[in-house]
Amino acid sequence: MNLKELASRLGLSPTTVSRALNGYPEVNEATRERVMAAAKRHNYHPNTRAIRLATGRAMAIGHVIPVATRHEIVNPVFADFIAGAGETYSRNDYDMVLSVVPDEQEEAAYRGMKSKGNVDGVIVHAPKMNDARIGLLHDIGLPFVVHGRATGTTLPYSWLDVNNRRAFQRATEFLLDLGHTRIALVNGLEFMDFAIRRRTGYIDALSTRGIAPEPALMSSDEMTEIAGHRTARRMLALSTPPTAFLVASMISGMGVRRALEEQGLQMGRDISVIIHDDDLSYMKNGDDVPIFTATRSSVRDAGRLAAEMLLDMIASPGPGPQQRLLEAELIMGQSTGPCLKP
Amino acid sequence: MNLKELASRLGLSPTTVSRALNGYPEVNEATRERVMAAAKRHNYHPNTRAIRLATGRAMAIGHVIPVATRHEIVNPVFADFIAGAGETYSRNDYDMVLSVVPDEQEEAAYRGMKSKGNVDGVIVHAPKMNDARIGLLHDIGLPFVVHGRATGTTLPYSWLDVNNRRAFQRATEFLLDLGHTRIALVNGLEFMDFAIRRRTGYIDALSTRGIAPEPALMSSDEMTEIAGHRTARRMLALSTPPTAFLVASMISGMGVRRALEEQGLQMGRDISVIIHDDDLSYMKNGDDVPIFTATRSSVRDAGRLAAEMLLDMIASPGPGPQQRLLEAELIMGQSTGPCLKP
DNA sequence: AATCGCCCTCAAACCGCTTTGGATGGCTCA
DNA sequence: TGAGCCATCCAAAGCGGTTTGAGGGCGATT
Repeated sequence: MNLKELASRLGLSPTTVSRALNGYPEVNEATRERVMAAAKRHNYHPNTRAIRLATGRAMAIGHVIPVATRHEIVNPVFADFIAGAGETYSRNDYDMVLSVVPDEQEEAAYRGMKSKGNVDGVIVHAPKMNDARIGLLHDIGLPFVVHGRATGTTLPYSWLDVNNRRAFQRATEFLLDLGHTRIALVNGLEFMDFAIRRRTGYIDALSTRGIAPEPALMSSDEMTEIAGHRTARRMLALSTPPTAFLVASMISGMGVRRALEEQGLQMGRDISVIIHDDDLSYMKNGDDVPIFTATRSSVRDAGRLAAEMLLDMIASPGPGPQQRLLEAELIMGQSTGPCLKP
Repeated sequence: MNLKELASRLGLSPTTVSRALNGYPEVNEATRERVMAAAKRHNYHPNTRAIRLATGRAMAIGHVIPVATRHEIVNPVFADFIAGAGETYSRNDYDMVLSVVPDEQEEAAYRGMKSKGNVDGVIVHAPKMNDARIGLLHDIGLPFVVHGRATGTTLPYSWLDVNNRRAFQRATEFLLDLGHTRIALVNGLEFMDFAIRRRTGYIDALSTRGIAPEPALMSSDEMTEIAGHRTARRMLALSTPPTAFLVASMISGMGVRRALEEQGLQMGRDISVIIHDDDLSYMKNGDDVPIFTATRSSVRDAGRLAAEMLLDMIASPGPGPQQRLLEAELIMGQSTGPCLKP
């Protein structure tokens, strides 16, 4: 069942039927209802391929996922971000197209999307310092929103980010207020922009209280259970080990906890831990009472909002770049307590 | 730069240029090279939207992700499956379109994909018993491959699955061989087909050795850290607690481990644990030495293979449904040891 | 009664590609 | 020499919608 056939059954022209269905004003209200009814009765859905060609719009948003042989950075939070963004797309009749490419082909993937015209815009994930993708997308003229920010980029661009610096600053202050001074930072990889900002927040808080950051207490690694465990284990073996840990993710945090338990240390009593909680649906930080004290910000909400921002930009390309900074909340769990050591 | 313009620059007709680029035989080899060179020089990429309309093929595969308000089942393994499938699609110039919909709209989503024609086929995730989606897709005539199987379905259909029954049977036998008789099963939700099969394997192994399965040692819940912890904690409180745990996933396993450590039990020495390891890239079971003894099967490979199967079916729709059963390997970690209790 | 204007509808062009069904010309072969 | 045959290329008709520009019908105005 296509437009032409539906039109002929109704004794109308395709033009009128098309207009009736798309809510154009120049069609009689009675006619419109007749058309609508017939469309429903015959289960007519316009062919997406034809609409796309005719309108020149892809009605789809692209997400490029570079799959590295070495690091696997996006994965854990990625699923939830996608779920959030996907909800927005569905509500707006957009498709979400994922492109999984080897990371050295990432640039080609963006160029391809532009020239093949299968998306109207893209979301950029996991920005690094001086991220080359921003300049690239700017040049080829593909609308985009960055999830995060890219320090060092001078071009204006649209982004949605969590205030990572502030979150880690507050968390550090909270630990300082509990009397901790030897606070370890178990950070993500520091070529990732968010990791740099978190580190800055941590250092700022320490400096304000006149505490010099200690390199032995600062680490940067992948945010996996294994790496978290390895790092915490190493730091606990120091001659004067930390009394508190500030950890980049729920998953790293589980590794840290394992290392603590191996040493017979109980979180919240013997040692304090604060993690960053992306509020992942499959990795909840406790049921009612949070396990970890945490800086929390839902990455799923971020997905929803970033997608809305992008669709908005596509719908009305007028105004310049949009930006939005979300604040993480500091939630109290059972993993923090006053410092016992003098 | 489009086909017509490229053709006119070359002094050829669009027909010839199209044929030259698509490798048809009725064009002079010299002409073809000239066309190819010009295409590259002008950075010509055919417009996807036009190709799709003209050929009637979407060159895209759909994945419907139902987002439930209650359970969040697919998420953890989903990201890796998608990454695997995505690699296959990229290699074959297919797009992957994800559709995130409230689970009560799942049927509508499949129907929409068919009638809107934006995909050539779909992958069905997380089949349940008597899964209604199989009949539905069969009826509307959209090619599909199921990741897993659906017990109770009589229609023939294509699937790719891990031999879950056998994996859990072997794991149970392994524990029995170590002298364990009180083996706990920490299963996934048992309306999921794979969970039923795992349970069957577990029970079969016990029965063969003349051991009656004990309801108090069998649980079924979401595969989260929280749920794993809760279940293990409950079972450890039994008057005669289990000496071994068979756990449905890496994440549940981490919850189980937490419960064990709370009781001061050390895995591999005081108590044995076997998990199922989907070989998730962000949740590795140890670096070189596996932490957990595990039944392992890469869900990423499964994604790759399922996608290949589907593309193959679309390319040559002749033969009937394809099926493929992968075997999980039993890998030795540090979490199992001989039973100490009499 | 003629004119104007408004409401509604339609024919046809267009989006950019594929594909069918010729057309052209040179070459072989009887 | 002329028929037949390839090899090569092209014009035009789709694919299934949207959109432009024009026109018919009819009540209101003069």
